[in-house]
Amino acid sequence: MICGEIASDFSDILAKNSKACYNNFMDEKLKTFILIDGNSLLNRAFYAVSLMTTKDGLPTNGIFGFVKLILKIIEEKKPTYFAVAFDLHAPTFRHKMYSGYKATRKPMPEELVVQVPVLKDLLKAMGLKTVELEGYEADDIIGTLSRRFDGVETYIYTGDRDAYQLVKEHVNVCFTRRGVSDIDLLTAENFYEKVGLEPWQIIEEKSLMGDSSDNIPGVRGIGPKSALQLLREYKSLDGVYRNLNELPPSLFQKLVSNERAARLSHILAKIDTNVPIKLEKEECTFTLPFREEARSILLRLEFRSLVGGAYFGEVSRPTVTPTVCTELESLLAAVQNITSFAFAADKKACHVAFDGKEFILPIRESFLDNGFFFHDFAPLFSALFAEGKTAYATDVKTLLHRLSEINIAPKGVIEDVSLLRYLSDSNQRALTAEDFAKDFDLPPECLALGVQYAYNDAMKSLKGTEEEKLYRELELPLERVLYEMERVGVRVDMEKFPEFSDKFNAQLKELSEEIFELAGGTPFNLNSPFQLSEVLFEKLGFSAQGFKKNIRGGYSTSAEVLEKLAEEHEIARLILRYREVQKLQSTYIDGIRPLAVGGIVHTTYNQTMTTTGRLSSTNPNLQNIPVRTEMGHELRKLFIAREGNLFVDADYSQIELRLLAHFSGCKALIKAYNDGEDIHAATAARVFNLALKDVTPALRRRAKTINFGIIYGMSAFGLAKDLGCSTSEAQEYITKYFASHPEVKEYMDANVRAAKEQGYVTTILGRKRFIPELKSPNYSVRGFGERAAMNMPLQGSAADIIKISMLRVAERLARDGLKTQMVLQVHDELVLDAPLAEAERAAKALKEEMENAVKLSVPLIAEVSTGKSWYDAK
DNA sequence: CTGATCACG
DNA sequence: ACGTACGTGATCAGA
Repeated sequence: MICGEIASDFSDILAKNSKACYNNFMDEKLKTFILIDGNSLLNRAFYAVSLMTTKDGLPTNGIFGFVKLILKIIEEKKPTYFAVAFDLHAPTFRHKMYSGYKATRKPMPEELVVQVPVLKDLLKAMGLKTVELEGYEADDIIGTLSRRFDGVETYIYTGDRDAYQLVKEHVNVCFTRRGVSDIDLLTAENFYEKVGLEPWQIIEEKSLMGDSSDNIPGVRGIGPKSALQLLREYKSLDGVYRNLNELPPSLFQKLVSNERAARLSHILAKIDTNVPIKLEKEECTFTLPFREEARSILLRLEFRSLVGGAYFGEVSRPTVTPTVCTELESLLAAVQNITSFAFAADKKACHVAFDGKEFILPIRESFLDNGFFFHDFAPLFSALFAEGKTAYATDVKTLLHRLSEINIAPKGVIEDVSLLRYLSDSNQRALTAEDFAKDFDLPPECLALGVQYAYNDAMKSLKGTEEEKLYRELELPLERVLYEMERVGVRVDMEKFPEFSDKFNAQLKELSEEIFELAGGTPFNLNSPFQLSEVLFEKLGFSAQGFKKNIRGGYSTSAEVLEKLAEEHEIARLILRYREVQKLQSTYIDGIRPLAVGGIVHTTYNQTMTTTGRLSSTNPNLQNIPVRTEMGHELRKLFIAREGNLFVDADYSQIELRLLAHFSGCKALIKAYNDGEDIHAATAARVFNLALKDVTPALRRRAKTINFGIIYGMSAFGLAKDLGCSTSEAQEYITKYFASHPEVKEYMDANVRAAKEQGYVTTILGRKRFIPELKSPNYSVRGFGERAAMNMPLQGSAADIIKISMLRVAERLARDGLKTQMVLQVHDELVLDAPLAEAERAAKALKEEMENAVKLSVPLIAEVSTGKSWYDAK
């Protein structure tokens, strides 16, 4: 785009004034000088690149965009001289002359402020000249330097239109429009055509029309249109005032009454081209690649994609050209003696890398393509994934499934780089081989080498840490357990689908008819929240006051709102029921039925999705099967044990609350758990100052809600919403809770403090979550970070513990020679599919392994039940 | 492709 | 004076 635009600009020039331009352009002696308005471009880059931060929370998007732009400029213009000018905070002559100067400007967001010094350090490290001078703006410095040197072609890069006034022969302005990639080139030759004025008239224009961003007044009532007209006629501000009498009365009036402001604006608008600054153009040279220090700063900023290449020094890395294999025999021979290799695959090909070389094995999907069918790889893969060889791969669980398609059970070690990266930073989303190739600046088709580099890189920082232990002893072996669970799958009762479906459809039909009747007889799409809100709040005219609005200002029709309406309006009640049935039908019946081929559903557990260490489940999600309402609960009759088997189901009792007791050392909580008390009732007794025997069920429910709130890093507002009480009442409960559980308060504060100091929180096994939000200047983002810091150690430790259980249970079932299989994990619950004869042993094993997974200062309890279906086993 | 909604722990 | 519970995934509507 840039090239196109610049090229077309030059063609204009050539056409118009070919002789002069040709000389300028081709004159070997004319070297290129780049002048950059640092503040202006950083600002543009900041808004053009969406927010990104380093792991520990430093915002970097502006710097990233800025560096990319600099590289592009160097690439295109091949400059000899380069300088970046910055504004300083100190007041300039303009502020002294006019106290309103830039007074209305919004302050830079904090996320940008912190990037300024880092950018300056980086530029210095790159060996690029930075210039700033107290009392002057970047514009003035640029103006001065643009007039100072002979024999150079100068290009000024800025997002500030003021700089237009500097254009003249050999001084050009590259104006960045929205973002930084769209650049408009203004030269002496094309200026008039593009702007409609001469460069010096920019000052005249600004003194007439003012500039709201700098708070320059201009002439009140004169905008761009009239300013342009006046200048066409009278050339300058002076010219306008000399010919006032020719003007229509309205303009005359405006100009006369604002003359002082206009004259002042003229002075403010004029860029000073005589700034007392000492700088010779020789000081603005630089060398490529940039200096070594620049590379280390880039790495600290986590700009791995920028490192390497011609600009930031060759990393000692051989240039790789992958080999596309047309036959497998020679590769098969070549791999016999290797001890390790990297592996990656996408839809198009499998990639194998060893000894620094990458081999691409194209996959064909039909007889028309070139390449191999997946089963052709069997001999090669048998040789590769063999005893004594180590493979480096991503998403090994998927790989295991693919290998099993061609009857290969790998015997060697397979390292999973996705897991390793996830453990080093659970916020990381770039976990695929394509991401790695890009990260390490490899050719995009070098997927396997990317995996190898990512492994080496991750190991450099994880070797010997708790995370490495977590990887080797927990996540990597767990991946095999999950693979097995996915492979085995869960049996479903295929006959029940049509039964549920018919029942639900009949209900939906009946409900929607009743609803349309109540809504005035016209049918509408009940599944559209927008159409529904129109019917409720406009057509039926329900009072919407106090109800939640969504982002676009529309009224929310969430269950929360409908429940309030339902107190008075039958239609809301019906809509709630419609919604419930619709959800069950679409998500659980229509959603799951097609995934149950052969009467078994095979979910996929994602091991690297969550920030806390939990698993997630997709395709279908078996971790959100209904249970809270009776109608929903019924759906669990779909999930049944295999023929002649029973489900053995166990779930941890309040594991997160027990962990809170353990971590905080709260005496009251520990005692309650050790005495086997009803924990919510005990909490109620303390918070409401009652004897345990006087706690009513209603008070117990409130205490239960409070206990949940504690785990989530409770706020009075959130608690109030859940309790349906006022915020001040909720605040009282919180105060009382913390007064009666001072260790819990201390523990929560300590978590937030630690997170702020070290940038992350940890779980019982040392799993880390970085929380960059804590460094945000935005109150609510920071508040979110604080709650996450309080919640993650509890949620994450519970995840650690059930993962230990899963390993132990799998191991124990195998050791005891049982045929029982683990089929489901739902965060604090495990489900086994056990032959009738084994069910009792399996239940005992499950309970023991879950309860003894770790030793806490309170008992860890798993409640077990059995049944033929998931419905019966709870 | 995003937001609204709602299912779970 | 703000806008809030923590962690997920699926479906649908409507740009």
